[in-house]
Amino acid sequence: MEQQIMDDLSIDCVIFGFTDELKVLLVKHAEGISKGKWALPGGWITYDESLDQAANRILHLLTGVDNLFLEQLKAFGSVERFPSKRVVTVAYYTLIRDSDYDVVAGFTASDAQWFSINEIPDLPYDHQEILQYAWDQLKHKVKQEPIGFNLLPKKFTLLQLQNLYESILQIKLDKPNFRRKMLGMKLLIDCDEKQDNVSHRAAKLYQFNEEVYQSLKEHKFVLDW
Amino acid sequence: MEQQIMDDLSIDCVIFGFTDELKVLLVKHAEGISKGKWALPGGWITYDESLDQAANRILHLLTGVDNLFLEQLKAFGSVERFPSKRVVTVAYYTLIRDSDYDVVAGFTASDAQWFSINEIPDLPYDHQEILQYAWDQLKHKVKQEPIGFNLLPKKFTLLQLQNLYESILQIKLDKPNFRRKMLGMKLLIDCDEKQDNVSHRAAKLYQFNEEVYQSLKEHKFVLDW
DNA sequence: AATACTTATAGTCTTTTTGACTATTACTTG
DNA sequence: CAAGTAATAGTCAAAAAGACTATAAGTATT
Repeated sequence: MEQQIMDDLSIDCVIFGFTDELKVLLVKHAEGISKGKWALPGGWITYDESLDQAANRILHLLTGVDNLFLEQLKAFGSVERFPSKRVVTVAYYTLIRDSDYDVVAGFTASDAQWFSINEIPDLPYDHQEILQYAWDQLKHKVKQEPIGFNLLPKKFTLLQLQNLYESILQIKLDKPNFRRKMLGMKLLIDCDEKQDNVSHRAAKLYQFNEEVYQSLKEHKFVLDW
Repeated sequence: MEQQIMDDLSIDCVIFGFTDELKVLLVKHAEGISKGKWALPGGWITYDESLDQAANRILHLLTGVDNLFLEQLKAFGSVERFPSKRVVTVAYYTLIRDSDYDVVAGFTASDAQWFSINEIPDLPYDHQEILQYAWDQLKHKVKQEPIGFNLLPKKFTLLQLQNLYESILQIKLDKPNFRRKMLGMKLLIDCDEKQDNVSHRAAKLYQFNEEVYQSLKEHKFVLDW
């Protein structure tokens, strides 16, 4: 049972992953004009689904990754962005803890893999532009609201959190100042536990204060790095 | 000579205007399902134009307002947003000095008018949602980069600039603190002139330092109101 | 001409927030 | 037990924010 597609409107997804470094999820096309090339997971919208639904469905079909909160990035619609015909694409993006997901290529993808943000292959169409736009957006977003809830283990150290910021923003932060700032906004709860199995002084473990986290998402949270 | 349209993809424009208060430009539909209703200026994209071009063309046809820098807002694509068939719309927005433009209804619009942001009539489809989203976006943007260049007279007073912010953000600001902040970032050049024809102490006139203005657009500019 | 209004502009004071550091502490491993 | 590594505490000065008060410079009114 195939749904009817809007054949001039597509979806592309920029899925950022983080564990130790920032990555992007790409799929290898099994068919079509760009067969054999790595590209952003994308596909056609059907008439009976919203854009948000389409993004999730397509991502799931191609990569096995499901149930994400995908945020709309932008519609890309220059006339020549797609070679064979006029196609406008609506791009989505999100950031997840990649180790939480099993990636399984499917549908029109012969493979699906995470790529380090610094080792992205040549991408077809305007996917390079979309990716860059998404990364800029991610950087911006990260300064406007707290992140980390679904990106770090339940209990984590301040350095892990700092590494997260440093990976995304690609900057170096001062450790004492970072901890002062983070602790200052009451976002973290001291777990009264320490790291285990580390070959140096064990750091305290913290977890997010979910209430503060949510309220900071809506109210003031500004990092001016 | 009519171009072929993508009949499932439309554009809608949220044009904010400011002189003494914040306004929105609406058009009255002369035909179609929503005939006689006020709505956001919008229309269909043709196959030979980019989204950005389409937005400007449509706005010009309907309202006579031309040559704006329209910023893409978001694609709205829920299945039932448009009654008769599936239509995804890409919304654009901008903020202009409304007194600089002549509004002339045309094309499928029988009328075009500015409406105070606080006196918006009932809008069809999801236009109310789009407008609200655009206003939220505008508020956000205004805190991230300087505004006023094309919104105020060449020479203006600090109170005029403050009123601009207060109108958009719908908040009240402290006068001395506002002037300290603004003067502190070297954004304004003292014109060594005063207001004329006012029935109270005349305020100094300032103009923007174009270089600083541009550099603040790209670098740090944070208002935490 | 004196006074009452307005609005502009200058300045004060206290509290927070940065940024750039230094110092010390705790733990692991050779 | 010393060396290495990272965690954590703390200092200090500069900058910024917030909440005000005070004064100045005009107009409009009595």
